Amino acid sequence: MTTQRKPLSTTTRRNEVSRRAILTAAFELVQEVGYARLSIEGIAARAGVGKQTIYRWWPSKGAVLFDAFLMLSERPDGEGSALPDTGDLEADLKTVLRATIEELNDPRYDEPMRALNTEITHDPALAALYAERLDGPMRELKKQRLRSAQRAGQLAGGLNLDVAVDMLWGPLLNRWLQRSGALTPDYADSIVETALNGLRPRREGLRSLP
Amino acid sequence: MTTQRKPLSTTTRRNEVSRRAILTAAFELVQEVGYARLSIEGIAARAGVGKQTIYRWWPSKGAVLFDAFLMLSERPDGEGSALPDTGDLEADLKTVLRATIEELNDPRYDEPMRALNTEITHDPALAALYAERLDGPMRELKKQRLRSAQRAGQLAGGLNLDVAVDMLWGPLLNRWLQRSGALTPDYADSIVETALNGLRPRREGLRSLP
Amino acid sequence: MTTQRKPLSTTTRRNEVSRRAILTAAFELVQEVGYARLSIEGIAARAGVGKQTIYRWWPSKGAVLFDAFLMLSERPDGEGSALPDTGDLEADLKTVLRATIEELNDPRYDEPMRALNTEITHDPALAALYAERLDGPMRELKKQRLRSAQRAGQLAGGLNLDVAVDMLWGPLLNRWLQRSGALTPDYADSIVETALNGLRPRREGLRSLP
Amino acid sequence: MTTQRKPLSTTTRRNEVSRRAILTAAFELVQEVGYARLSIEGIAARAGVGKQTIYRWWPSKGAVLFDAFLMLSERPDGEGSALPDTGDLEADLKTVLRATIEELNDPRYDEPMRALNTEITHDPALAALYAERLDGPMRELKKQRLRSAQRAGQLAGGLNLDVAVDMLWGPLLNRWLQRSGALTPDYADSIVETALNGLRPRREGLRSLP
DNA sequence: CTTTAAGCGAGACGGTACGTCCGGTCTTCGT
DNA sequence: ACGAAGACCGGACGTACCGTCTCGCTTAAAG
Repeated sequence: MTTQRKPLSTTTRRNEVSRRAILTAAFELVQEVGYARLSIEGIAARAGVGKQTIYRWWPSKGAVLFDAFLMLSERPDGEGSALPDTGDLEADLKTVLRATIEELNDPRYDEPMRALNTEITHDPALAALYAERLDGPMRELKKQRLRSAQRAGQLAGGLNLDVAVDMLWGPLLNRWLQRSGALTPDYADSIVETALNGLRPRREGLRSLP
Repeated sequence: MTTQRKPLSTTTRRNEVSRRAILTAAFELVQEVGYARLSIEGIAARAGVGKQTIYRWWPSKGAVLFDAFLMLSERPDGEGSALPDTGDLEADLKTVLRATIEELNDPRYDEPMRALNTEITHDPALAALYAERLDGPMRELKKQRLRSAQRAGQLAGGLNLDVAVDMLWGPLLNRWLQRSGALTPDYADSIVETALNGLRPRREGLRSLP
Repeated sequence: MTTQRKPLSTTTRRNEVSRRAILTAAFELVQEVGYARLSIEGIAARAGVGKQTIYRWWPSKGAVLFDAFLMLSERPDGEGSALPDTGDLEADLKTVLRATIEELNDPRYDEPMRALNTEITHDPALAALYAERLDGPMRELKKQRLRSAQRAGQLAGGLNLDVAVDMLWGPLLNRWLQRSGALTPDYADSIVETALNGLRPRREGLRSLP
Repeated sequence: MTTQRKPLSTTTRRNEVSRRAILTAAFELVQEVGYARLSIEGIAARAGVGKQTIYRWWPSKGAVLFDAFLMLSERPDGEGSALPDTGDLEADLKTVLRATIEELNDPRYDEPMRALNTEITHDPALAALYAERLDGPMRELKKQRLRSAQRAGQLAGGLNLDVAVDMLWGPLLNRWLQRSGALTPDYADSIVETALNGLRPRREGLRSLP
């Protein structure tokens, strides 16, 4: 896998054009034909590349897919733009979760992301890489926003932020993966509200106390 | 798929022995060799059955897997035993989530369940069946427990119970599928506590008000 | 290899159409593209057959080629027609050797026969089969003609007929395989004459003695 | 091919060490793994040489093999030592043919020679080169011995010596290539005797005539 | 005595074919 | 009539080599 590509030892004569062609082909193919019909041969053919060039640099179909996502996620120069922070945590979270839903519902990303999830679920090594390179950075942004809210006293002090992130995005992703219900903006709102307030009853009247 | 097996029209000359052998073989195979190496041929060979017998009765590998789970879930006579209801919602939920975690961590179920999830995520028809026959009944039990708590005033009145269930099990399943962290009993506890109380700070002192 | 095809055990459900298509395709292909470019994939494609069907029934490319020759050689119903026997041994042998030369020079047979020879030279098992099924019967016919001549007193009494056959056909085949010279009818004649008379001088005058 | 190596134009900066390493590797490899598994990559690897160095100087695998034989055959300083000439043609020929048989039966030469023959049979250009550089000189030696016998009246006057050589070595080589029988010293003797005397009966008694 | 250009080891590259596995379909036989 | 057995066409697997193509390095020649 192209994990340590940056240093690129002087003796590594890797063809960058082929690399990008392969990743692009993989991403496009999986979105066109679906995960089940995604084949290394197909990727090689579409990329105009020999199969060996894929096997030389990636250990599995999932690794190719992973790098394809990595390439996409690295598009922006400044890399990670922070999550919106208007001071209104609830509104900000709803914005972000609605955006997540939109992406999951986008036919351009739906199949590829399901494919990546499938590979991750069956390959711990890939999962570790995913945690480090893709999920990790994103999760850090989310935790930053939550930390900011915590400082503003909008979140419980002892809160485990990883659990908090799971509470917000877990339900969404699970509903998407298991197709256990429609992913609507309303659902995003419900998740945010319920997560913030908790399942227990809150004494609403007390909120306005001095 | 064996969806309408109950009526068993008189003309259905289906061999029940073969059926069970196939489902058992499928379940055992996937747990032994993993999802990627699970093949219809392998199932047929292990079940001592012709391939055609599988193709005759199931439309896909996922459908076989699904029926295998269905068979397992129907073992108990009384079918659906309700969730524990000691009156202490938090404790009951922790018990149940810890049990869920134990099952997901059980090597006998881990691979098969990942396989089923993979099939569901890539096959809407299977997902619908899953929602109806496997997830649905289980979700109903969960909601019953929550309704009971709601009646006891332990849950917010306007609560959408489906969202509540998602809030409790979603994070767990997502962490399991994406392998984004260890599934420990502590994690289950955290989820339950955070879900019940919400992410916002609670004025603890007020709880003791009349 | 299809060595014991005749009995065709009742459980062998071999597709005769595919078999003939494969053998025909192999023969035609080798004569069109040559031995070096002859591939199992090519044969399968031209025969409209899955590769596995070839690998199921033949252990090697050479074996397919061998069976292709076998099929061709079995065309005639009565199988083995004897060699011409006009009573004039020298004339008969020249006729037969000239025919052999014509066949070797025929572009339809040249490449295929070279290919078969190559396979035989590198595969003793195939060579044994060749000796038994193709070369053997032909050699028997040749020896029959020589035996007839021997009875007529036209050949030396203690002659080893296998050596005699080698003396007649060996030079020809060797010149053809090694391309060490043109295969002309005159060459056939020279071989026959020299083989019959020997390299030593004959006292011509003594021939007319009583 | 290294046909005109001797003049070695002043601009040819060819590495003689690599050249010998390649030829040696080729010869050893073919005798170890056989013709079918002989690959340019394998030769390059064993010779510790880049593939390009082979492709730069030889047009084909067969050409490398040919040069390997050429290198071996050039070992002796004086190049071509004549065939034995004791005056007894029959004995001399038996000696030489027995030596030929021994070489063909030698496992060190068997596979390589079969390989070379295979390349020759499928490549006319190589065959021409073979005729000129390897077979030619050897054949000339054989013909010299026969000419000497002819002068001594031991061979027929009008004899075509090329045919004579073919009559003696053709049967041998053909039996070897087609594996149609064991190559024993007795077989060599039979060939020599039969070739010299011819297949026809000889009036033995007349030999002692004045 | 530097330049400079070739030969060289190395090995990536686009390809072709290998021999195997499996997917789905179809056919034959035995129960 | 069903089911086991398995042949069949086809597609993909992961590997081995093909012949071409850079890359730096070494080395001999021409300036």
